[in-house]
Amino acid sequence: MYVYTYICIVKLEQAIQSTKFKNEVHKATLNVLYTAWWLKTLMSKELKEFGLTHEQYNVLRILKGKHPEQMCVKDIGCRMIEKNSNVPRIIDRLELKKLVKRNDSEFDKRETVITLTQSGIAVLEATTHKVNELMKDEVVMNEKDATSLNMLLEKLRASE
Amino acid sequence: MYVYTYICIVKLEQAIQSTKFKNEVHKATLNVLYTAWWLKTLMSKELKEFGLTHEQYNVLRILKGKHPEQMCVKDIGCRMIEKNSNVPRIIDRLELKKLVKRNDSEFDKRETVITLTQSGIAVLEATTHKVNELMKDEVVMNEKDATSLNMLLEKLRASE
DNA sequence: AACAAATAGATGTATATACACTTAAATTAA
DNA sequence: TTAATTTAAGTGTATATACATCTATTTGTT
Repeated sequence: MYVYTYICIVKLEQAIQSTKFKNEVHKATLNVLYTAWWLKTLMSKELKEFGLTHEQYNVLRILKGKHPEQMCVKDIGCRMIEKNSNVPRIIDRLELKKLVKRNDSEFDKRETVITLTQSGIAVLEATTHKVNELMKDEVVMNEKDATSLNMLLEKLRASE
Repeated sequence: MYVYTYICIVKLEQAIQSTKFKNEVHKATLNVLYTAWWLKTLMSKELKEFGLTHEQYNVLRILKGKHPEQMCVKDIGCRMIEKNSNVPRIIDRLELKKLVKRNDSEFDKRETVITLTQSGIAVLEATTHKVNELMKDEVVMNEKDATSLNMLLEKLRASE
């Protein structure tokens, strides 16, 4: 009996139906953009089950990092992956769903401080569990390769 | 006389002010998402000068790839980096700016075929020139590293 | 040929991004 | 201490994403 193992690496060429890259660096930039889209889409599929968007989930995770401490809107913004996210509006949706709570800051009256609710913690934990399972299945990568990838990405952004 | 060369690699930890990564693979996924945002933001700065968004530019480049052939909306969509892009609406804005032209397909009346206008070609060429210059300055990466990066990203998406 | 299913594009809605602007409060300078 | 500047959050607008639905064709099946 023979067992055939097909290891199908989907190349960027197939994904965006193009073969005209100026050079490997050009291809790499498109590859990063495409992979980011791929990751977001993958995660969103799981998040949708919990009525969360990718960005709402990101805010919840940031709040969890400091919980039970409160965080002001600005500090949440600084930790967002996409720096132009409009945090007050993402908070709006989370507050409507009773996953976070807004309070005026006593320390600085310009600030609004945000806390996770019990419900927010519960939803976040359940979601994180499912997302981690998904990632384990779909993102097939060993620690050594991941370390190389991290190094290369940080090298690419060297001019930052 | 001493010359100090500071090579500052901005780590993800600084960018999103977090050090709590489950493992290198987890960090790599966040790193891909952050780098994609970084690249988009960088490019958008240049594109804004030409009144184009990242996605509008992407559509123009795709059309250029086949020019002077026409392309239908669906074929443009297949080549987009972000597959959920709403191509008809991106075409709407490009059409308003007279950079592309819509025509009914003779071959299949359900299809709309799109062509670059002379103005579209001119704008695209000027933009591409500026964007390439910018990339050369900001994305500091040699071909060998870029090849490794491409390999790793495709490995990461292996389950696709 | 007639009808069912599939496909292409357009359109509607909720959410997000990108960015400018407003308001209130805090900080700094005169 | 008042006035100017800066900062935090919220709000407005255009564009985009994600996804569902609608309409007009085309294709496939009987």
